[in-house]
Amino acid sequence: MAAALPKTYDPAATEARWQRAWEEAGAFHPDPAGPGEPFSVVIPPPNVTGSLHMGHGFETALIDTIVRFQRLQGKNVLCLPGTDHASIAVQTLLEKQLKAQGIPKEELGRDAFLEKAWSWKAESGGTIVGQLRRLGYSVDWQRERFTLDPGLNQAVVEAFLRLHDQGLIYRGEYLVNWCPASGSAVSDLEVEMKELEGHLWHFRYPLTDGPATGGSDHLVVATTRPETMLGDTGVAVHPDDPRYAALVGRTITLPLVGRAIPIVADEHVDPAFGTGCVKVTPAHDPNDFAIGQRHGLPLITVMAKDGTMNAAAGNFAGLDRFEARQAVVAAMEAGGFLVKVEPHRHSVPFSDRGKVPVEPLLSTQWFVRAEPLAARCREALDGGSPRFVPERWEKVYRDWLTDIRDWCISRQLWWGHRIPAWFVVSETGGVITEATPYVVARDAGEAHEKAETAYGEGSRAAGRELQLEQDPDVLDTWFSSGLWPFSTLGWPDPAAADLARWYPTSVLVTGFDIIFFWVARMTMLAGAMEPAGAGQNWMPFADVMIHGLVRDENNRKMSKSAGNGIDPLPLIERYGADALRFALVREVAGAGQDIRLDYDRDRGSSSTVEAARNFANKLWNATRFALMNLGGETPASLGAPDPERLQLADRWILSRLARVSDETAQRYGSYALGEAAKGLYEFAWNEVCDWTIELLKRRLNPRPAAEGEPLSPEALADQRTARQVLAQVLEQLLVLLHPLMPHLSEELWHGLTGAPESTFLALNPWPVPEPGALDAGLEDRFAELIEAIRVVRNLRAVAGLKPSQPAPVLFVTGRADLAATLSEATADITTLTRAESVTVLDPATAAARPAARALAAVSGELQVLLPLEGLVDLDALRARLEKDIAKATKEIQGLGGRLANPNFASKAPPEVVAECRANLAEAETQAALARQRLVDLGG
RNA sequence: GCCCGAUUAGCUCAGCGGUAGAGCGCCUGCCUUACAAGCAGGAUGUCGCUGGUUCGAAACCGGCAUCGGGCACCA
Repeated sequence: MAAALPKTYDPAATEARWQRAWEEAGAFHPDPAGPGEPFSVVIPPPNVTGSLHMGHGFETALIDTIVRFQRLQGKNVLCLPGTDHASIAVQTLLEKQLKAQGIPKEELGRDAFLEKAWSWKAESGGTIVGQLRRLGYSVDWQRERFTLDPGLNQAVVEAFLRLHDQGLIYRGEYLVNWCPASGSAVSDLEVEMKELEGHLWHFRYPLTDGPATGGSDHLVVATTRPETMLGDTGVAVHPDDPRYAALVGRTITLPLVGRAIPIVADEHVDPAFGTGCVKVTPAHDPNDFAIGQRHGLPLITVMAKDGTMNAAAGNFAGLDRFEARQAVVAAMEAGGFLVKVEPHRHSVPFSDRGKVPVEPLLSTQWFVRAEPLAARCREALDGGSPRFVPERWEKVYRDWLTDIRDWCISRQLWWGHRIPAWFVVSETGGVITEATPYVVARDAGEAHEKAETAYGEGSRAAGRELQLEQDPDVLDTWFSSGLWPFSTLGWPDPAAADLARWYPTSVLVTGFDIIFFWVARMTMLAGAMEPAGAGQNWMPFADVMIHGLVRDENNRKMSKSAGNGIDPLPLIERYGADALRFALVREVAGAGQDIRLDYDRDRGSSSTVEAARNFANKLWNATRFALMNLGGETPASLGAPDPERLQLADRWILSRLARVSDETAQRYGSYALGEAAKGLYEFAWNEVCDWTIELLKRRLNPRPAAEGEPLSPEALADQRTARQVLAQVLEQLLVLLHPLMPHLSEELWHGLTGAPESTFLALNPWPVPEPGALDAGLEDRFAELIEAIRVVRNLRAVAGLKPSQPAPVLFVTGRADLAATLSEATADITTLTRAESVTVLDPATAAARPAARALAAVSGELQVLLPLEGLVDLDALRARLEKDIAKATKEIQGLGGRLANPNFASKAPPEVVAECRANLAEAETQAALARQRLVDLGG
């Protein structure tokens, strides 16, 4: 760093330079055999669906702050980056692109489609990695992973096999959430309920055998989905409902279809809702499916997988499901079966991705038996593992693991991990049906061996040649993401060094929106795989830090579909990555659910980030000041100051530094990152810049006693002490700030220390405070000095003195210790208040002097006087004293009231009572002194 | 329906049992050779409402209100 630094910090070049230097030096590429306690984080892999928004920037800032801190603590830190293939999201996106070009994906074919997907991945993945680099992420890029990498695919296959062998994966025909838009099954979690204004249609279903004795000849059922009536196979009533008791066991004749279907009694029916009769469509509704199971009702599917009606729908075949709804209603009305239509608000399941209503549809899929896996996780949680931060998210996680439903893991998509199951199609006439036997294997060769063993002989006996076909479907993306903490470390290779060294990981940092999708899936799969070996701790992370979601300027959740994502790059370009990181982390202190970033979309500006940029600039200038005042020396060449030579201000800032260093380490270590950032901001700006640097200026630039004379040995020694203190404080401050502002701190640290380019602050040890540096009593004394200086400055402002105009300052106090502090700091007071002279008197001596016409203020037991003959504005003076009196009076009232309460003295802790008494005495003294000043002035 | 949050200065948020805080914004004065992206000084709040616990409540407990989120859903 050159001596003549520019006045403002320009982050762009600096940040790029250090990112390159770190990476080229392999600074964040740890050796599993390296020293230090292991600390590891796998980053939540962003989807390769385009680019990152501010939410990712936020998460990155959090994770990087944590891992950089741990590195400074001397740990052997691995932070592993990567991206996720996001099966359904990417496929949807690509299909949309193809559709725009008028190419159906079937025409393109699976292989060509996958080729396109891979090139998309290269592009999007590249963009994302570029963005992460630009933030200064201290991850190990040499260990970057993608969920479809061969190694990770091997993990997926292995996991599938093991789960299948344990009976935890099964295949079968069930009602699943079918997304007609993507043409695939989706899991329960990918379904979002939306409240919609719909209708409740009441249909008359005639009894097949005419009216019961004295009863009606029909039942009335109500439905929100008329088109499904074509698949009705029953009508249900509550078993205790007297209105229909006589009808149970009889049948009705389904209008439009003509099928006779039974009336069954089922507890599920709420007799108070509607007519108390429910049409039962087991193939198109989960509740009806359950009723159907209980009563042995047949399943009739009337809809095809693209959401149109199928042949079973008779005349309605070929119609889209929503067209069919209109048509069925019209037909029912025409047939006199429509009783009435009511407006009805109800929840409709929508597909997260497809943005269309999902269709409960009967289909053959693969499932993971979730309960045994969840049980293991609940048990671990009972033992406190993992530990959630903030704690309350633990309940959310636990609730989901309780009453969990099986997980549908097959997707009718192309982009993803192919299901490692081979159907022995020769057993079922060359086609795959629900009944086709299959083998699960690591590859085609193993599949053939297994099939040969199981079916070879039988086949040949039947004169058939064994014929295998791999399941065309892929696995739910979250199945591979669920293995991420160990698949990335080399599992299932038992000899993987990274796995041995860094599994389980230390902390997972993620948003509350994917606790179920991801966190729970990882713990469940890890519990089944035991990646560290049987009997070893399998829980994939010790801690789970859950953060809030970044909202846009209108307080809405950012999402791709809403198009309201804030791109971090323009903000980084404008303010610097460090400023953005600092701003984001500083906002998170409360760990609330929302992170609001104030952002002016039109101007591309943010006052929050701007404030952080200003802070960066402040640090830049503080270091600039140091470089101009250290006489060409470095912290190392200067060495530690001689304790004998330390002045009050020196001992104060060194004590504060030691305290802040401890506090900050404690905060970083417990994920209180926002508090760490706020604490450092205040310490650096207020205590280091506003007070320490201002106080050191005089000593750093000593004036000779007379013009032209050399500096005294005393002045030179003091100058050295001042340099030592400044250098030490600044160097350590940069270390403390490094996790939050890595580039700036690295740059300034090199400037300050002159360290070679190949040495990094990023790999430096956390500062160990000088023993005995902490001194609480001294900090209190110094706080009084600061207050005294403030009072003087305020008085000068009230008097309307020009800042450059010197004026005499007189302190009067009866407290010997305070008088001593003020006397010791006379030179400092002179500098900071432009004092012409500083005099400290005790009240007796002061009383003996002729009453000066002076501006006066009273703070505690300290009177501050500015004798300003001829200049004094008496009104301003009186006003100031009145203000002091009012303040003291208010305090006397409050404290007096408390002390007057006998219960307070008897029940409150003695130290609180004592403090209260002392404060009261002080306030009374203050009020008395101020009144006396008024009298002295003839007021 | 069940479960979580949130409600503090104009704005964004800390504080979680001992006399209300920060940043931004606002007002006054300063280009004081580190920094005008700055310096010094200043103003600003019945801490959502309401009961209770306590010597003492912004903080702890109960109720209410408003906003937000999650889970489950009755056709």
